[in-house]
Amino acid sequence: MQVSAKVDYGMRAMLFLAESYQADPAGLVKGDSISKSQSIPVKFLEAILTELRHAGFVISQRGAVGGYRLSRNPEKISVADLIRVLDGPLAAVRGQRPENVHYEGPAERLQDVWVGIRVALRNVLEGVSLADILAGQFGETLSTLLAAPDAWVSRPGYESN
Amino acid sequence: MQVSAKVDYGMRAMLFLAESYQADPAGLVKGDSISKSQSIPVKFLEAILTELRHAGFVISQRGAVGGYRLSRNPEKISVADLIRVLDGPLAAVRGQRPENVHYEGPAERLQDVWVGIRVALRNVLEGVSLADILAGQFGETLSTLLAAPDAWVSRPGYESN
DNA sequence: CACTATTCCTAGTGGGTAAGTAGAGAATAA
DNA sequence: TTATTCTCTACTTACCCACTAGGAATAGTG
Repeated sequence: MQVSAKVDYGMRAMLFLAESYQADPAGLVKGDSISKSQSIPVKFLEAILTELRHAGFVISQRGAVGGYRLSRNPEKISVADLIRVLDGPLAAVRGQRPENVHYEGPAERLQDVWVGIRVALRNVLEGVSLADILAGQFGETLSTLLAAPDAWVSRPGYESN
Repeated sequence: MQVSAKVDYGMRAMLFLAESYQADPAGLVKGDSISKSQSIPVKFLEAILTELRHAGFVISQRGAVGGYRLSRNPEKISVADLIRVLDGPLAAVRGQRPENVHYEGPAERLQDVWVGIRVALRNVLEGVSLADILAGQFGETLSTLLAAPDAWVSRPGYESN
């Protein structure tokens, strides 16, 4: 259950573009400027933005006044969208989708657990847009989760490795 | 958001042991028998069971009548417990815990999203025990998630890579 | 005791992939 | 024409997952 560097960088780059979009939807932002302000390796960032462009979330322009911008309103781009583009399915078991795994004997219903975590992730990630993150205002699902008393505390005791 | 082979195998092995525990709590199960019935590579399984023993979830005995068994009732072992032992924290961002990452500028509140998915995962995985999976009877949290109309269907459209 | 069956420990190996790099090429505008 | 920026292909590096090998330790059996 790791968020990869690619997704982390991608999210931050998109948030940077989203902020610029809200100031001027047509304005272009240079890769170099994203890279510097968010401390992301330039060439790696370029690769990520190209993937996001292929997926239709980003528009780019080359040349002296070139740069990148969002293809649509930040409200219309969810975290789930971006993770799926950059990392594939939200939840997978040994490379397979949860509904495709099959277990024998006592493990038969284990599949339900994997399907459950997929739904749980969807509920959170499909409901949060770039605009939500910029504003720091989240919908009910995420707000409720963040209100958990120990949301910001790690579980103790198992770092004994 | 991948469930690793290690966790998948580990869960299945533990479910096998749990079933045996419910028949006879003191009965020992041989690694070979788990390996064969669940199609898990023997030596890999041994390594996994050793980790689980170090964490206190499994008890083993060597020798001719040796084998493995659970150290406690299957109701007292959650999926979250096992994932933490075998794979580390439920949610991590580039190897760091969600509460430890820090973002600048427009990405500042991105941290909330990662914390949110950690809570979401906890809510599901800490509430499901080995006994629950054997019985196929889950608590309210997971049951609600599984009742989602499209729980068993993958999201279309983004396999265009 | 010998013998067998099992887990335990140390130490690998191979392949894949994540993360990042390099550099030439193509578009754009002044 | 030239400077600037993105685009594409290829490459590298290093790590880690999944899995394997082989012997040592342990426990029961006759």
